[in-house]
Amino acid sequence: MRQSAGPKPRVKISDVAEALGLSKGTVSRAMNAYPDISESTQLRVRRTAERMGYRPLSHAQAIKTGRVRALALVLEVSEYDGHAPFLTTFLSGVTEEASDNGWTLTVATAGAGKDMEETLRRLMQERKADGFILPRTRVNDPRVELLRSQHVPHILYGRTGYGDDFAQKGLSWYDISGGRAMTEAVMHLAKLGHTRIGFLGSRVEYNYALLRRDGYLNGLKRAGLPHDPDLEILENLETAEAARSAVRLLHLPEPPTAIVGCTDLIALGAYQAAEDLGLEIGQDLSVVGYDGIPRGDYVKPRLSSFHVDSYAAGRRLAALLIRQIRGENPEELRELAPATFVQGGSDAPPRLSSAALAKKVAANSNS
Amino acid sequence: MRQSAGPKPRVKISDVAEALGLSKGTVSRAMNAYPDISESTQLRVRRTAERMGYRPLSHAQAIKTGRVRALALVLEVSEYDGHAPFLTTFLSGVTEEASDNGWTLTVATAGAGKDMEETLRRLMQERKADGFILPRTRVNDPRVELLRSQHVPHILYGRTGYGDDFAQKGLSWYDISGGRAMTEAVMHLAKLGHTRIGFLGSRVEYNYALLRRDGYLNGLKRAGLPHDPDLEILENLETAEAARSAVRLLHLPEPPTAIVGCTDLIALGAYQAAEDLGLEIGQDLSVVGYDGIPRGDYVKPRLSSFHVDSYAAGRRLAALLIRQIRGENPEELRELAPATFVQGGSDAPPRLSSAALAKKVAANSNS
DNA sequence: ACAGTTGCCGAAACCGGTTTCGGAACTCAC
DNA sequence: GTGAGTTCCGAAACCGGTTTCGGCAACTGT
Repeated sequence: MRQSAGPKPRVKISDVAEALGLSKGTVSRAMNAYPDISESTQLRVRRTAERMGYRPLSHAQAIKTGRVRALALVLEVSEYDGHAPFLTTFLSGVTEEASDNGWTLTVATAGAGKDMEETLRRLMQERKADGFILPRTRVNDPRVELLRSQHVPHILYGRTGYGDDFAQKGLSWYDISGGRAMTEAVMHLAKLGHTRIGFLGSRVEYNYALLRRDGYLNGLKRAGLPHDPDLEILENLETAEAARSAVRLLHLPEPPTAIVGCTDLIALGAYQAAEDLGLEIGQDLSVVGYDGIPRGDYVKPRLSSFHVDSYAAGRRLAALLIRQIRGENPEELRELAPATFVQGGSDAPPRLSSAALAKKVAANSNS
Repeated sequence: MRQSAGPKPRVKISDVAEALGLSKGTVSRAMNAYPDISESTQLRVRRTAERMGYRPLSHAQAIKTGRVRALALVLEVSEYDGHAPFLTTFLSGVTEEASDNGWTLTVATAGAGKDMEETLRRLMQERKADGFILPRTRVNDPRVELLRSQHVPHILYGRTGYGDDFAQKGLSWYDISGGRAMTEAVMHLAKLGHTRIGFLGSRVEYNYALLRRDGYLNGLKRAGLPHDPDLEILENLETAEAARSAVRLLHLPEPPTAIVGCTDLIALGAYQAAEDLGLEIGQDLSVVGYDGIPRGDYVKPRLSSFHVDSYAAGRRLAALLIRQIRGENPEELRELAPATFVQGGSDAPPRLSSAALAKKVAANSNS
């Protein structure tokens, strides 16, 4: 029987009102803690609502309040998505924080550019969410312009406008200081005895790439090392490309004995280069990465890297965004968290001098 | 000025009605293709609605229709989540298909057990979605019971009730035939000359684990090989555990010269075992996996594996679920897709006989 | 020419909540 | 005992859509 009976009948606000002998308006105000409802009534209402299993329909509330109690996350999908490994934990963070506040998360995906704009527009127009989380911020981010122009609350995972304070005006963000991590990486390697420390950066289109490069420069300065432009190659995207860049660095007359990678994927490019050139990671060449991706734990030796707490990032982003939606000043909703260094086996005192390394590279390349 | 101005004023249905000199009821029926509105009027309404940028508020519609035009995906988060690598592409599939139909996706995460039940309940009660996608089905899946008892539409990514047709009654699902893949794997290895083919299964709590094990048995039968219970070890969870299992298999008096892994992570356990025992993958030991995870491409030799099209899976699941919500018979909304074998370097004719392999293992173990 | 259909649309109720407004009952001071 | 406040709640409007119902005009058949 009851083939297409559909879901069970819900208990609605009028049911609660009737059960209590109150008007539904009163019940509503009691549930929302209006001051003109007595303490005792509020308690009474909440208790029976709880007992009857009443939960307001968020979309029924939304029609009047304009709030759907939902956050939106629009993921940019590209062929190679370096964020994939963290996605689950990141989502956990966001959804758990949202859930704790009685909110939910709607997720969408979009390619870059026009597609992204359309997707955002659609979600905004249908008001599927009260605010947006924007990951992977660019130096010049059209998503921010769009949301800002429509006055829709939003928060960035990462900063934008690269150092331009004006660009950050009125913006909320949560970021992990990749710059500081890069500085620490350089100082750490310098302390181990390295004097020629290379840097493999990633696409400067992304804001983090520039901040981390600044961090590298800052590290050199604090370690008292000169900045040799030959030792840095930016604009890397993924491992294979980074591998070619690393080969170029190692073919220099005075090659680096240590390489700092802007991301783990890039750092693993150095692994590949080392293998191609017959070098031993952690001995002939030290490498430090950033992100803490799982694959870094499965290479030999383990990649020393700065780990990012994606779960915490998700939680904080959701929490800050909700506060913004509730009316707090966006500019005061900013947080900068550190990444934590996790020692692997890829960094050590240099076994060879730069000159000796150059010879080894040359020898292995001829064969 | 305009500090907390909020989003721009939306164009609502009454605006469209007014612009056309029609009543809003008529506009609504025209937008929803009611037959009692003339073709010409329908066109006129749609065009001006389009021109004015009118898009109905899904939650305003929901209040009357009960449909929010949203799908829900509740991810089960465990310490080790094997699905993580595919999540982005899977999400792309789901959201793109949903988006093409004017739907959206709300995502939640939950641990197993009580937490999962609570999360599902909450989403159902608040009616945040019209239907649910359930990934990672178990043989005995409490989520299915829950949703079924509440008569909420849902579709499984994978099957449940392991072979029990009754358990599948009234259920929609999309699955990829891991069983068939395992059969093919065994037959492929047998054709290469292997006669001792081991199987590393995963937790039989999950439905796919049993189906794949059936596929393994079926492969043996079709290849005319005897089933030796010693050659299979089930209940593996992740790589380290699978590695120990593989070591056990290789220490048998007549060890397998080839191992089929129920998942790539498990197959990679065989890699680890081979390394520990001084064996060469693809020479001393052939390995075939299933999933097509990225890490399989970064080991040497590349892991031969059956690749799963997560994007397509996401799309189909969303499409089927939407059809179910629209009233189609759940039992007719089922699809079984094949995985495609991608040749790596981990499978080859056996270099050693089982006996010779046993000797090599023994020799290397003593050292 | 007239009754019976049919095609097409307006009016109004409705969905499940929120919010405004006003008034009854109760205090308190004088 | 009366007027001015308070406290607390009910009544009703409202949010932006959907759906039911009924009626007008045009068409049909005889």
